[in-house]
Amino acid sequence: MTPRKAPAEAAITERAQHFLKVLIERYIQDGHPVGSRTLAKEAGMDLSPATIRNVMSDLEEMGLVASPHTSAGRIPTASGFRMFVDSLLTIEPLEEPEVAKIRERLDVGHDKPELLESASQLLSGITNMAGVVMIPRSDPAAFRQIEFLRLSGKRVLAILVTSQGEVHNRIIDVQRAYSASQLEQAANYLNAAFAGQDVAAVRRRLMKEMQDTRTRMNEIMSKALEMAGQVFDASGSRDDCLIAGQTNLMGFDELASMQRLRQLFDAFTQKHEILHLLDESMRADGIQIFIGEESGYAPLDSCSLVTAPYDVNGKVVGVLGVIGPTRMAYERVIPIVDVTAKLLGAALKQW
Amino acid sequence: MTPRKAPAEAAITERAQHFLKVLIERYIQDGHPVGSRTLAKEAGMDLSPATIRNVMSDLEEMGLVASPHTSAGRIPTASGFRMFVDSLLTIEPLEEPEVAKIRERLDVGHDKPELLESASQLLSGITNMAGVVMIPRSDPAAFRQIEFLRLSGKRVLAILVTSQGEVHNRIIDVQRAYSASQLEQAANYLNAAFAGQDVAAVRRRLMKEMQDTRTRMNEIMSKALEMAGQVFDASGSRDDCLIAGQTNLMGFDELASMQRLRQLFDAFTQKHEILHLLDESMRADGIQIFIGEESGYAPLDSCSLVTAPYDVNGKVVGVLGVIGPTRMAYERVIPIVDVTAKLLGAALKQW
DNA sequence: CTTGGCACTCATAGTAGGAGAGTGCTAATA
DNA sequence: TATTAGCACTCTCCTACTATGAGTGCCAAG
Repeated sequence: MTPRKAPAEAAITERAQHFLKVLIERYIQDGHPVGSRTLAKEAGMDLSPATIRNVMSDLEEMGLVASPHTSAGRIPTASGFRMFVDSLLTIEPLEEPEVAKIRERLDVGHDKPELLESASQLLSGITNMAGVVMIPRSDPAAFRQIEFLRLSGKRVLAILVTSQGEVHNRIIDVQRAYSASQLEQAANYLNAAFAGQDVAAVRRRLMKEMQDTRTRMNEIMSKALEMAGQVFDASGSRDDCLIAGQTNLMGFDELASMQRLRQLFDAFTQKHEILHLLDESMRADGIQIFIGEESGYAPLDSCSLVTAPYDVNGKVVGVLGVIGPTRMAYERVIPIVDVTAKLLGAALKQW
Repeated sequence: MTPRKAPAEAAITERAQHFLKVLIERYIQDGHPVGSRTLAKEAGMDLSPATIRNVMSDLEEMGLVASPHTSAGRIPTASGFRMFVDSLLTIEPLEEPEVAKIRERLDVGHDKPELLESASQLLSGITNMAGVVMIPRSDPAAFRQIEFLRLSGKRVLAILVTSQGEVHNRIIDVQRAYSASQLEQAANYLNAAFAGQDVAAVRRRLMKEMQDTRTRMNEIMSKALEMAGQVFDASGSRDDCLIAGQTNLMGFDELASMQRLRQLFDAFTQKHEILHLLDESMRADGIQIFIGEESGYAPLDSCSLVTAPYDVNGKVVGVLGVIGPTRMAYERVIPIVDVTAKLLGAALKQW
């Protein structure tokens, strides 16, 4: 669960950990650096600020907290947060009414993409941050049915249905004009011969057969095959994700600089790197958290990303999560992401 | 071309107009209020600042310029800009190399949506503002072909092809299980009977026929019909638009306030109101410009929107445009939008 | 009608001072 | 040895004050 280990350093005392915890909780609450005075009161144990200061000094040496300047309190570093979420955080599962609310808002889906969209909006709405849902990669789908339709002149519309019932279509430019019956013949042939087969297999067999018998339909078939290849390659790798509530992030003043913000939003529209992160966290099983620079992706430097994979019938098909400022209420966000992932998985079963 | 008329007021002298023009040009250049001193130098005519001040006073009275505070120069108001674009602006058409560049970047499109996307990116890239393209509403399309595909149990996948070669598909839940041949039969019937007809006509006729003859396929047909209805209704009214380069707007300091910016970006994700504006400007023929509050839509208060409808074979099918700060280089943006609209229309012919 | 002159108004930048918060260090304490 | 009180010190932040400069409006003279 830890992408990067915290530097080993001198062992950290139980007490120091406790202070770190309290400090972070306080910092998460109101975003200001926390001083020894405040911490002394907050921490419960009856210790003077001076003692706290000593401990803080240790924590700073370990790289878990830092001070913005001499006379501000301490703020947690990324490693500080790391330790916090890894071993200090106590998350209690969501209350049933809350779970119910999520389930309810997820059940309205009329459509697979609609469902995913609503999931990402749900995440963003409930956390007041940005929600992100990666579109499930369908399995290496099998060929099911193909249909050709003559458009104007030498253009043919190919409609391909996969075993999952997804429909893809593409316009094919062909060398010569085919008649409707010729096209039907080609489709019939393909449908009869290859239905239910893996696309790679179809491709192999068709290649061979075309060499052997020089089928009359050569051209159109090879184009169709090409299309099928693209479609399946695409549905395998053309990952995409839905991001919602991005504007929520404009409310946090740690992200208030235009420069940062612009980078962040550019990242959202490009999606590319975000996808990469999501993809990465699909391999892990369970909640993943990227804190600040840990993501290794500059625009997310002062953000954290909490993700959870979601599975349909035991098979992980995608990831969802929440993007917000490093200073986010992890103990709230984590169970929300967790539950949403489970519920989305369940809701996806019907498609 | 003028949504709101400038208040009539006292007639404006030739000279005053000239000053207004120079002032606005200057203001567009560097965004600072323009003082009488600067204007005196810039304007060419040999007049002292004091004279200019008198003129400015008149312009202010007419509501064409305003002063942010006592000792700043003047900035143009929305009405000022209005007069500027309506009668003061001299736009010379784009140079051929520039046109060529646009054409080139538009020609790569592989796909209709891809083409539209590239158009909006083109607009944003070339102007450094936000580009927006409204997706063309297809004509009241005709029915062409339908195909039913049995999925698990009582679910049927209906695939509908319109006369334009668009493919729509939807899963239909039916009351009882139909066999593949039953489905085929239904499809054959529909295809044979209704191909090429307007969907409204199909619906009417089918309704009647179903009452008369109690076709066995009643259920599935009516559902298919329902779907077709939805599809056609949708493609008629489910307008959508593509917005690109939104983050460009973060660079302008007149939009730098988080509040404004957030409103603006929310507007972009909701699209709703933007669409309404675009729709409005589709009715007009030719370039439309909404300046500042003229749009009547708060988030766009300090923005301007320059739009042009684009047509395919003489029929207007959509609108595209650019959104930027009120202080934009209209004389550059207008021809760009104009040309892009023409080229997009041309490029769309092939689909 | 145009112009120079002049008093006036503001935003902006810079400076200075004080308050408040928090620190590190040291020496005393339990 | 761990804790604490005390103290000097360092920052940030806020306020008040003061130019400075740009630009205006108005008036009276050309």
